[in-house]
Amino acid sequence: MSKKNEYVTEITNIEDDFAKWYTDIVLKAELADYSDTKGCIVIRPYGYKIWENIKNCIDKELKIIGIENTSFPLLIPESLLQKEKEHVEGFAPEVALVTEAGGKKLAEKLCIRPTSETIFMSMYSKWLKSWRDLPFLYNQWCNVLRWEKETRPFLRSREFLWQEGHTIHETEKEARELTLRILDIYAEVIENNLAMPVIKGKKTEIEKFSGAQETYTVESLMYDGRALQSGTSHYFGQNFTKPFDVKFQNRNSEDEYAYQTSWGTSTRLIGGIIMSHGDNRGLKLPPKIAPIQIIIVPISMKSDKVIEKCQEIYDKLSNQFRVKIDLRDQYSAGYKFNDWEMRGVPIRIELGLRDIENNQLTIVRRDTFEKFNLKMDELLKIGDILNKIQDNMYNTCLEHNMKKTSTVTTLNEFQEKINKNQGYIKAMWCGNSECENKIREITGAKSRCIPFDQEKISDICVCCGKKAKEMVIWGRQY
RNA sequence: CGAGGUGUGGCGCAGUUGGUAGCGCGCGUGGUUUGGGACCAUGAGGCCGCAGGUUCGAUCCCUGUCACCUCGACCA
Repeated sequence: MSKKNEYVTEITNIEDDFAKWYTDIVLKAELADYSDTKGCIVIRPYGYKIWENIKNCIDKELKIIGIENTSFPLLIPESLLQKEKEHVEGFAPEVALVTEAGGKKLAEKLCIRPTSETIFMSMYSKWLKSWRDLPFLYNQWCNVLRWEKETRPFLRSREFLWQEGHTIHETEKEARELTLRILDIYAEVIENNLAMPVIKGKKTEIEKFSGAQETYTVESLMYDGRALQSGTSHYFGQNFTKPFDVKFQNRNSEDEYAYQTSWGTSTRLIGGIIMSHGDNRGLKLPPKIAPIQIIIVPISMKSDKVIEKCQEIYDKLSNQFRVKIDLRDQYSAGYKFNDWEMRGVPIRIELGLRDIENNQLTIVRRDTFEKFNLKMDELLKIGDILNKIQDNMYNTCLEHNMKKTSTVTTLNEFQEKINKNQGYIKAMWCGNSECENKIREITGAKSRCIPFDQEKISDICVCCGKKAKEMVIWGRQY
């Protein structure tokens, strides 16, 4: 028995080597695999279903506020990308260019989109005439390419899937409101569906998106204490609409440049789920986005009675839940228990002759490993259990985040906490970029955001000691 | 791109002081099993990351290169 426990999991221990643990899960749970193209992963069906579920949650919310989906080209003429100065400078190092096609050199090189602000603005300038046309509220679900040097599945790959929304508005006020409305949607979806607590806030000058006036972010904290930027929403003002000539005749019959926003979330969220919830048994998926919410494991594949009963339960559950019966006959029940736990399925139903005799099911929760019986006629209570798991996962994560959050007033304290992987560091800041850079140099931590929920920790900047402007959350990041 | 590490069946590893390879897991087949990773029998699968060089002969030595991992710098 004790011998078996030694290889109860083939996954690296989460405390020993978090990075290895992470890739073990990605590969063994069959979420993704490395491809022949460096930095580009294959998202396997199980992983892709998670993405589809996330996508559905976000897409539904976007549609409620009137966002429409569209599809823009993968290739962007180089000249277009260069129209906004800060934007080019930010993205140039990681843009891939198509220089040749059909056996001939191209007259103008084509960029493979790293993001699509430029081509959206170019089209918007064509389509926009009057204030009556506004707003344009478009989004696309697509892939983008950024030539990263270091890559990790889901967290940083060269090609990744995301949604990018691009809107233009008649007034600054309306655009600013939309920027924040989107941030709220991201926060709600990530908290309610992915069970990951987030901190909403604004990026500092240094951290904001190339070309934006303001960048807002939802930050989440991973199990190992590193932060993950889980979604961003940008307000551009007229930074792009001027160079791209996106103008309209306003209500006073004057020419005016439109006010722009853009915002995105990516498959990086899958990495976030893994690193927020996973444990030594493997992946742990929040019920709301789990591809399989309930796995039915028949005990004794030889008994027709058992198989029939499993099928009966499946039929009762499958119109309300995502259910699967594991009918593989080459594996023992014990193997299947471990296998589905590793794959993160929230609820397991075990069903054997013993259960049939007692007219009951055996239920096991992935989050707590709690094992209990449910009478056959209470079957639909399983919905409540899924909800409990969802809530428990969120609360567990929130508790962990609080444990991993420190408040500091000196750089020494700051550095000490960072060295211990202490997650979020709250500290006062004077608002000066020099201090921000200095903090990064000394501690290795970057500013995550200036949170909307401010706390006054002290009167002075943690770095320079001058008057503090606001509280900033700092941390190491993915 | 800086520092370090690793490349040998699908995975994890041995190994050959230079004579073209072995183990465990997994996989196929047949059978017995199935309430926490079952067992027996039998079988398939590798130009030893790639390219040069040295050598009668290279998986092993030399040079280069590529990929992957970790830590930094950069980004979603």
